[in-house]
Amino acid sequence: MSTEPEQPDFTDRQRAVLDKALELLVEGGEKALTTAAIARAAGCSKESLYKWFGDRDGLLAAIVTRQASKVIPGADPAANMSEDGLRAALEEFARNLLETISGDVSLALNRLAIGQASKSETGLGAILEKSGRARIGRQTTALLEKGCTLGYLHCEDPQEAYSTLYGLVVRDQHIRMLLGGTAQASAKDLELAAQTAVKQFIQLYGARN
Amino acid sequence: MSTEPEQPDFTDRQRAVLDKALELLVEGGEKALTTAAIARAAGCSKESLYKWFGDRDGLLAAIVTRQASKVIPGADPAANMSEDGLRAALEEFARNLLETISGDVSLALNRLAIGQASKSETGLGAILEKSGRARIGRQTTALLEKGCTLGYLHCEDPQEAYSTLYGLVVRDQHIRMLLGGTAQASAKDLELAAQTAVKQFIQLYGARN
DNA sequence: GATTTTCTGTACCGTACGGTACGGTTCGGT
DNA sequence: ACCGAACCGTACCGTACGGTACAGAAAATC
Repeated sequence: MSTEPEQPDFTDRQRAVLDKALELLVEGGEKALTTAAIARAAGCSKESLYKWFGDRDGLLAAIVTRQASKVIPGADPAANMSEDGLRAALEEFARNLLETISGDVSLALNRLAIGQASKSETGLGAILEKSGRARIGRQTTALLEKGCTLGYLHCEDPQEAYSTLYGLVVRDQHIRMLLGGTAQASAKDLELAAQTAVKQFIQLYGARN
Repeated sequence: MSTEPEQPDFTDRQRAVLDKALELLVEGGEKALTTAAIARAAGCSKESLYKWFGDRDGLLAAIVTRQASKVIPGADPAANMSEDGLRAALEEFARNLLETISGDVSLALNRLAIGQASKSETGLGAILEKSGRARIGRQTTALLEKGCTLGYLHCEDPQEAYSTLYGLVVRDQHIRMLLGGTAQASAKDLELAAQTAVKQFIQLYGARN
């Protein structure tokens, strides 16, 4: 974990292949993600797949890693922000989080990683976990710290506070969607859920109290 | 969904077979759950498996259904309870919930259902969902309503309140464990997490405010 | 333009698994 | 004692998939 031995950089061609494979995964689950199907869909040969990614597990890892590298940096926490600015930033975080986890791609990747979790130490879960945290967790934790130092929030442990915020936002929606139950509600409900979660979070960690 | 066409009651023998199969699933993931392996472990023939459960999907559904039928009723919400009694009940719920979702069996079943979610409308997810709600959700919602009518809680929608409580208790622990990252922390931490969650919940929904 | 590398397409191999068939055995009913 | 149902163990079949081999095309290098 110290030296980053792998070079997660691929050729343009290889990236295109991985994107095609992800497409297949999204619309057919892991069962549909056979090497033959990928080769056919991506217009390459199976031999090239094995040459580039080693074996099927390596291919899966490459798909996840590739997607994990697509993290968009997102807005920096403004140097000086108002209390309403903080609230707005938190609500945007909540909206982004809900949108992300309810997206087809996210669901497919999480299902894949969870399916592989019991066997084969390729550590897809770890990759997803890390990229997820990197995508939103880290910078939101920073946002919370900022809110603390500015006196808007009152939290002893930003990690803990972030975890609480996550729980208030996501509730049991993620597992519900992973299980295939409900297609995420409308954008209207999503907005409402985000506002409610942030209101509750501020009620818990707001400076007043 | 109206007439319950299936009879989820099995022979003692069949139940024993399903338990053995569940054992295999827990310690090897879905990959290890082949019909041959089940027959060998349970000391029955493949032909009997197919005779009893139809096909492999039916077998999986039977495993999940069987486990779902093992719900233990749990304590009734006492007719008249003190405010501390309510808090204690909520903490017990939180502890139970955390223990359950971090158990090997729960993780294995959830992984199985999530893996099947993208294909084959056997609806394992729906079964798990329903049994999970039945196990704790429903009666805890009743508990919350009781708390409302007794004036200890102040909530407009018990369902909403339950959902919030769930989020505060579980946070991102469930997805983390499903992804294979962390073995759930010690019983000490679990107790602490439960207390924290309930404290926060009461802070949000307590009558004072 | 010749040579070497990289790629595609297809064919192939071994294996593992879902599902079925069948002979032999146990066991309850009469 | 006989019969039939249920069942075990094993063998078997078809197929699907991971992985490899190979022949020819494309592209790159000189």
